[in-house]
Amino acid sequence: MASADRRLRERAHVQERILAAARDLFAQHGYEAVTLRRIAAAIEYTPAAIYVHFEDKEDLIRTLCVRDFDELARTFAGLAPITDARARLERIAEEYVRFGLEHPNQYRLMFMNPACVKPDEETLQKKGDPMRDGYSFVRQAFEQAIVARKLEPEHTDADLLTQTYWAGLHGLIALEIALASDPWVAWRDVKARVDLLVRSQLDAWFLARGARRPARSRAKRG
Amino acid sequence: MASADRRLRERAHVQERILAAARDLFAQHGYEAVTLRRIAAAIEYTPAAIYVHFEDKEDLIRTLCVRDFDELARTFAGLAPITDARARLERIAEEYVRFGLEHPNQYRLMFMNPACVKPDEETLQKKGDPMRDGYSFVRQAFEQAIVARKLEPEHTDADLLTQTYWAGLHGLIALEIALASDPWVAWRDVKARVDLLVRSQLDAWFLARGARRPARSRAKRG
DNA sequence: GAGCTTACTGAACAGTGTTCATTCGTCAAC
DNA sequence: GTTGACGAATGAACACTGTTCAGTAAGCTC
Repeated sequence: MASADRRLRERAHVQERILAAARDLFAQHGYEAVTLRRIAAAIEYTPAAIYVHFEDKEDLIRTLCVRDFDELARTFAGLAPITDARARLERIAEEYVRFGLEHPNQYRLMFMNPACVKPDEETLQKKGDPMRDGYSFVRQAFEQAIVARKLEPEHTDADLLTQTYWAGLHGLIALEIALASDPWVAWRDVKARVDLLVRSQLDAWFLARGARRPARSRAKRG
Repeated sequence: MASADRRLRERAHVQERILAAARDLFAQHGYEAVTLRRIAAAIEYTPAAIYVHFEDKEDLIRTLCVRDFDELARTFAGLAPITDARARLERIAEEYVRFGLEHPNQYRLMFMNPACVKPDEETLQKKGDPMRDGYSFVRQAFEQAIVARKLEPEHTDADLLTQTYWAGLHGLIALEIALASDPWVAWRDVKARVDLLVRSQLDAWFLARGARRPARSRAKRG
């Protein structure tokens, strides 16, 4: 029984090595370009060995994606102490964009691929919990702003706001990932684009605080 | 020499049949899922025959993409008669979203794929001409709004505005294509999302015309 | 007719994800 | 200590992919 534990540990260890190699190669060359034989070679195994631990190639990204979603949710959860809804939403944007640009290939699999993740039981339990589900965290910020009457009165649907806010950020990242190197467009700095986008949306939704027109501050906390 | 013409016509005809079959299958099942053997079978040829007319599989989408970009540019060009910049930008959004949702697989190849198109000589000539280059058309609308002093004075960069406007729309479409069927999110109606996004951005950028706060009209031309 | 060009074929190539019978080492029970 | 079962890993295959290439056959020019 002690040995059974060890076996389990060893099995988990091999799985981790496979996942680590896969993550590394996927991040470097993209999912399609990476071959199972290459992953196997990286950890000095035979391709067939991977099938002892995973269902198929897609199972690898599925597992990796679940972890990435968790990481993103944890990053957001770290912003929970920010009490002001608008400030929190600004930081959410910042972190989300950072995540996307730092891990373009993971981002691709998470959000630019249809049905990357079919959630299992464990994952499903996280849904709706702001501290473990990124979408919920953003939604909660809008919800809070709504009940605190900080938004223009016509904005009452937290989901609609969340999805629209998300769409803008996603578009920015997705275009950057897919077309940043496209010489057709004279791309402006990503930071400038994020800044304009976030300010535009939040300015349009949040009540102008005092000023007839909100005095768009240039300053921004790092 | 008359026969040479006919041969050229016949060659073009075969190319068109290949492209038509490819477009059909790509649109139906997606690029990756469609096999050259399947395209060949659809027009009752051998796979190798395709290589007589096209360099490789990618050449097929490249050709199709160029045409799609042209179609999109023509669609935009049809909006040129709309003199009011803001109204034109609203219609641009509408047409762009329609295009993306009606042809998700083409959209995918055009905008969610890195370096789908390496423009040839002929394509490069269109760049910068609003009537033949979609990006330029949008940019021109913002440029016009700027010189007509219809925007808040801090917005002076037509490219930055174009790219941010585009990002929002792209994000909407891309999320819809990739995750519409994802049960994780309680998706709101696409129309509602587009409407909110477009109004938010344009309201934030355009000067409020008279009213202290713009009276966001619910009505919208179909 | 001879010679040339051209579209097209059939068969192969290397490489992909995946499967499966077989091997091998470890462990539990007798 | 031997036996039997189990599970991890292998090597060889499978069907399939995009792609190549020698060969064929038809149509053109001379």
